[in-house]
Amino acid sequence: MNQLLREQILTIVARVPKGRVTSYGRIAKMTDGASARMVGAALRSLPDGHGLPWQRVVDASGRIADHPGADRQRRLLRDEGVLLDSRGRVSVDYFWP
DNA sequence: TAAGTGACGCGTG
DNA sequence: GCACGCGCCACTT
Repeated sequence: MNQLLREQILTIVARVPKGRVTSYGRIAKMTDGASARMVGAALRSLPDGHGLPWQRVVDASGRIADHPGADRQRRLLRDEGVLLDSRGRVSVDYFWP
């Protein structure tokens, strides 16, 4: 993984306000050439205790991406006030920016 | 070296 | 809304 892009990705994730979410694709567009998949790859490789609000990253339609930590992600979002609908989706109103 | 594999996005039907 | 195909690109086999 390109080190510069990885740094940009993590920096952007760190800026997402509590109680808001953003998407892989939006983060990718804010970087200098990363793709949505690369954003996912960067988050996947994060070690435990990194402190980044990785749970605030969802897919373009507000769904929690299918990954090993999805359950934990849903709980963390709920705990910080992000409500999920009956189908486990975040309303577009929560999207940041 | 080639082929498979994703924490995705988007256009089509 | 759902299923498919394709682009994306670093990493693994």
